[in-house]
Amino acid sequence: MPRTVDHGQRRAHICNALVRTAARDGLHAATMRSVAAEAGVSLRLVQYYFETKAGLLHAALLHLEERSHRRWNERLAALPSPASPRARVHAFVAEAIPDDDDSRVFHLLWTSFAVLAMTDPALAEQPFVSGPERLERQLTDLLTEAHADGALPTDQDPALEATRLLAVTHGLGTDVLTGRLTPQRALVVAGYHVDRVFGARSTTDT
Amino acid sequence: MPRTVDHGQRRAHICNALVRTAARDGLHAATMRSVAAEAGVSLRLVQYYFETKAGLLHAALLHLEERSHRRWNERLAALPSPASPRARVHAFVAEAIPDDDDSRVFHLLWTSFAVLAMTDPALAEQPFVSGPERLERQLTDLLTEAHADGALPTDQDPALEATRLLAVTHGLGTDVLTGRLTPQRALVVAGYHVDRVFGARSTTDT
DNA sequence: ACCTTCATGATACGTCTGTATCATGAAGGT
DNA sequence: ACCTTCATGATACAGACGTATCATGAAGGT
Repeated sequence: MPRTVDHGQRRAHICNALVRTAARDGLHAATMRSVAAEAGVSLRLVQYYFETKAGLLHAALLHLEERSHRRWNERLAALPSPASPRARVHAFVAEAIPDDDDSRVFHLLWTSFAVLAMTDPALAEQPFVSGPERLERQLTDLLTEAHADGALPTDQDPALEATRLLAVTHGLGTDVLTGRLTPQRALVVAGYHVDRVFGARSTTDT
Repeated sequence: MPRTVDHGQRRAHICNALVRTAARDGLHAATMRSVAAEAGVSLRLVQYYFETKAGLLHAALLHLEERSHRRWNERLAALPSPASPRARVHAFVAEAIPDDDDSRVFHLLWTSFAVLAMTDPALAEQPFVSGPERLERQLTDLLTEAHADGALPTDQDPALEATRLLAVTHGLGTDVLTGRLTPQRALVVAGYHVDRVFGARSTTDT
């Protein structure tokens, strides 16, 4: 066999180029050629590794989801070892608010894809349901655990609270990205929300 | 002077065509030609009434915002005459959830524009700040009023609550449009949220 | 040494887009 | 009656886009 390069690595490199381009100029500006230029490769190579543009977008979406998943787990791991459910929930909302460049890019891209998926059912139906749903399940488990610990008032419904948490953080993220809210303000609101879900304040924040 | 048609009416007609097209196939599919076809006019006319495509988008955005504003006021007026603050807040969230075709279109378009505005600061900066901000002010006033009435627990901050309401409804709307939530489920979560903001249940829903 | 297969470059094609240009009805002021 | 101005149609143009085609290095199996 002739020389063989690491396709996975190459694909990741191009996906990152897509992400950078789209973060700068919007997903609509992420063309085959602009992505190739950003990645420093020829147009042909983008075609080679992802047959079609749909394939490229699909791969980029998966790439994005995996990246966010890793980020969220790293953030959890960085917490002081026996972290309370409340602290972990707070870590979640803090991670979800676009305050640094990376999370800003993630939120922008994810929302861009979500908007596309609203009218194009063929576009990667999977990540838009399974991705957030896994998060939602994690949160539900977390809140159920908090129930058992007595950290969460018993009249709060874990499943509803998880959905609500996802909704409020996503909404705040969009407000930040459209410039309606500063990241700081969004964090305040998110913290306020966590305070309302759990009872009175008692924990440190991260 | 020669024959003169009602420009405003004509522009509204074309804007509606844009909205229909974009609602069906996504905002990226709303080209000058497709909008002209949908409106049943020639390409030239779209150019004539809106010099450029940016002009068309700008006008459509304003058109959209005005339409939503009217809808929201009609919904308020339809409430039994001395509506409690809680009922009015509930009416707001019910209106914001995309459960019928019209609100679905509105949410989709608004989010599409919002995504564009995230990377294109020139795109109608106004409506994305002033529009929601007016809503937020209305909600804040409503909640402050509820404070005075004793309908809202005194430890709830009206401004924070208003921001949170906007965020949660917008987040839920996106979840509905991506198919992650049914409108019914989103309404349940929204009602749950209103229940948590105000104290125990006591009012009818609309 | 050669041949097969992988990897990459250069370039061409057809389509769609936004915008510009030229032309021409239609109607009121004078 | 005529001329000016509004309104609209037909069409052309240059560029960008996704995709396809052809060609050619590069390297390991035999």
